[in-house]
Amino acid sequence: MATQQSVRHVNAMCALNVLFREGGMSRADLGRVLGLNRSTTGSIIADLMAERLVIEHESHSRHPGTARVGRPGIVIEIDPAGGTFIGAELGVDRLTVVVTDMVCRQIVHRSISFDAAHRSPETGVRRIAELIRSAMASVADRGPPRGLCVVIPALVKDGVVCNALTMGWRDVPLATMLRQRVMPDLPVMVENDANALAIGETYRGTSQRSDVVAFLLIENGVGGGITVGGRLFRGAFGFAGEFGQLIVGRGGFSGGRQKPGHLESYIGKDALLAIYRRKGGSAAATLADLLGALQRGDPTARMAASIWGRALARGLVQLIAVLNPGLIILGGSGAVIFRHVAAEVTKAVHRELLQTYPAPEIELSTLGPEGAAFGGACLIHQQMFSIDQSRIAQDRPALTLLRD
Amino acid sequence: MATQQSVRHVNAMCALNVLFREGGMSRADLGRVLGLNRSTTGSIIADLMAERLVIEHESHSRHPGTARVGRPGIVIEIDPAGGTFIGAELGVDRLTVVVTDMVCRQIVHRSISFDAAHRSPETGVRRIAELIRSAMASVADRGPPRGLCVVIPALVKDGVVCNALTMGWRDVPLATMLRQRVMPDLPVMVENDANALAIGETYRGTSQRSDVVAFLLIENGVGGGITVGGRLFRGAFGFAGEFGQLIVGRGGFSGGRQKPGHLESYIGKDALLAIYRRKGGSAAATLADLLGALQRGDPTARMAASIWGRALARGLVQLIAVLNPGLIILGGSGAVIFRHVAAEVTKAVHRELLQTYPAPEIELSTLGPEGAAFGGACLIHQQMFSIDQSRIAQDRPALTLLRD
DNA sequence: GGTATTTGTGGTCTGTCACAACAAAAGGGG
DNA sequence: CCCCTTTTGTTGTGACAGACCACAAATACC
Repeated sequence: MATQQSVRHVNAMCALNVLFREGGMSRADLGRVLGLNRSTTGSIIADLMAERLVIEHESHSRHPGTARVGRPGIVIEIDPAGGTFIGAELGVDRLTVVVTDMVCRQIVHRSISFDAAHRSPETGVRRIAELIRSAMASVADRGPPRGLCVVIPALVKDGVVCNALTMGWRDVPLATMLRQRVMPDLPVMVENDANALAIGETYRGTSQRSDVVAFLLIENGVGGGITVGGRLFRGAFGFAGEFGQLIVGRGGFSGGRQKPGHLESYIGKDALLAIYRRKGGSAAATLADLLGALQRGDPTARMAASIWGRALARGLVQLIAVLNPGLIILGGSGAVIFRHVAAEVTKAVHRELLQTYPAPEIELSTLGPEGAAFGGACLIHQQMFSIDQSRIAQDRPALTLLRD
Repeated sequence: MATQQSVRHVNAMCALNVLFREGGMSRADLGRVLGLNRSTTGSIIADLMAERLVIEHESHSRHPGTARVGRPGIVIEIDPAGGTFIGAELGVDRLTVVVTDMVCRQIVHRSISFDAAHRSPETGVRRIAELIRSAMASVADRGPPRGLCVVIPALVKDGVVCNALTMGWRDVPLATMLRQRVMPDLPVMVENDANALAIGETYRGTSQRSDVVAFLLIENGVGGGITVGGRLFRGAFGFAGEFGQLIVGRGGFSGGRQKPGHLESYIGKDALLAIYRRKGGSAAATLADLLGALQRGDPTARMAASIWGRALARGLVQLIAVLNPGLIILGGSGAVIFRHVAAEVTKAVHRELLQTYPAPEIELSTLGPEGAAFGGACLIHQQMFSIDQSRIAQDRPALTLLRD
């Protein structure tokens, strides 16, 4: 059910979002953007200031270019020191923690190596909790921590790691374990790494460019995430966007670890190097070696990249036919090859689609190696800055049951 | 921006939905379901009655089983004669019109043959407008028409038919043409046939069973629709769910009309019969012949169905990996074969997915040949019974642009 | 310095929901 | 049959939030 409080909640969240997107502005400007009265806007701002979410900008000097006649307004902005968001990645070979401030700028980044495959979940939780506590201590002056999101390369549901293939963990209640070890009342969530990266990308502005964005994460395994209107699309059970399972052929290159035919056994990092070796590349070649060879114009490397690109294109066509995204972002350490075959891949994708079908743009991710942890922090940020649907209409069961 | 009127709108729509789903009930019961006060509920009902959307049930006699102590309530229900919804299908070989009442029961169904491929769009519009007007006239006592949705097997965007491959129409502004010919102020929308069928299925209760449902339409071509929370998922450009474009191999069976490798050239009706012929079936065999042979246990027919099923399974795996639906509905005249290979298909799908990955249920559509037109009517109904997001927060651009 | 313009704030009005009170309409027990 | 209990629908009052108006304050422009 909706009440007057729902109205206030919606308008407060809209105000926060406008301030986050547009930066600081006066109450009057904000009111105009929101379509609300000046006095109402003032009341909303008073509430938000009480929650330490926004603050009056100290210096009244505004930019010279924006000089206007009349009494100048007091610039209101998101309080950068109003709190912090913590993202942590429990990766296959390292632990990473990123802390962002209220406007989602990264203010701390720590990373240590950690061999998850040969360690117990308990050890992992202990080590990452230590890292989180130390990072939090170093930014205590930036306001209270507002939430923690732990990101892991695994199928995740309701805070429980169902199946982390790459590290052999199953049914680990990560959220509960971390809640106890970090801070009693801190909201904790657990998320799949590709999903977190997808959200991290939306905070780079991708969702401004297209309503539906697909993110493809290429490491040894291949995962993915889908955002719709800047929010994660999770599917019926929370596992949408598992692009590694797309079928692109009958075999693959990555030995026995992955299912034959699956996209990840064609374009994962292992697979890429296997292609290179099969075409005559050195048996000890690394990804860096292959990249170097590509830059030199080495024909063997080019051929390997071409084969990789063809498989990628086949996978992309599948997800395009289903989702019709406006933008596809490629991320993960295996994605760099795309730079060398972008034209071929784009062409192959167009060839397979119907003539009038709108093909998406395909781009490389701009997030660094700490992108997943950053995306985790963004997820908490998004939650805090979003309209809580349960405060508007608790049950929204899509009506639509036909009676006889 | 949200105002008090937004609150009323949300609560009024919630009330309508509860009445639609649960049938009639007293104001007091409705208030309990909605979590609203009795007096508030009464006020909302008064508004809805003024709009002719709901009505007090005439007979005060309630069902004997539901007898309760205390003053009996007056049963409030959706007014069945409060208006009609019109769905029309402009198919390849026939025109169909379905009119439903306020609770989405089909009250009229008319169909005439029409060879769209050899007729101009103008003729098609004229003929279907006649059919619509005559159907409307026959149900004038059921209340005013509330909207019209025309459904067509084509890529549709903003009321314009971009590309109707099967009838050779391109860039036809169908909505505008119909608005002029049917009724001046009637809301008119145009929708893809598979999308309409998907919504028709949600009105059979599918969205109650799973939040994400994929609908696969199998005629000569193969299309599809996706519903999320009972509403259509359209993708960035409105063309999501074009499952016919999924790649499942390198060739196909359906001659040159469709792209090689695409799902529709493997499992479309033409393709199915081509498989049957190639395996030794009669050159003149129809779908009915093949079905008969299957029922007799004819091994040639079984083999053809098996091949068809394998291609279908490959396509389903693709969309499952992307969407993670909880339910897949197969519809269209080509879908009937599924009944004979259901077990094989399910098994093949499970084999290709990761072990812990939740596979969806796969079922046949229960909608008849007028299903698409019915779905069109449901779309209008859904629009009328839905919360209008623009009345809560006009701009919801997913916040999320990271400033530097 | 005076005027025009804009801002922030306080007061009042209106729409919506919550709550309390009450008459009306039923069942149940004596 | 009468009275008590329970439930319903309606009405009146208060709380909350946004709209509108008025006013002091602060600036630009002449």
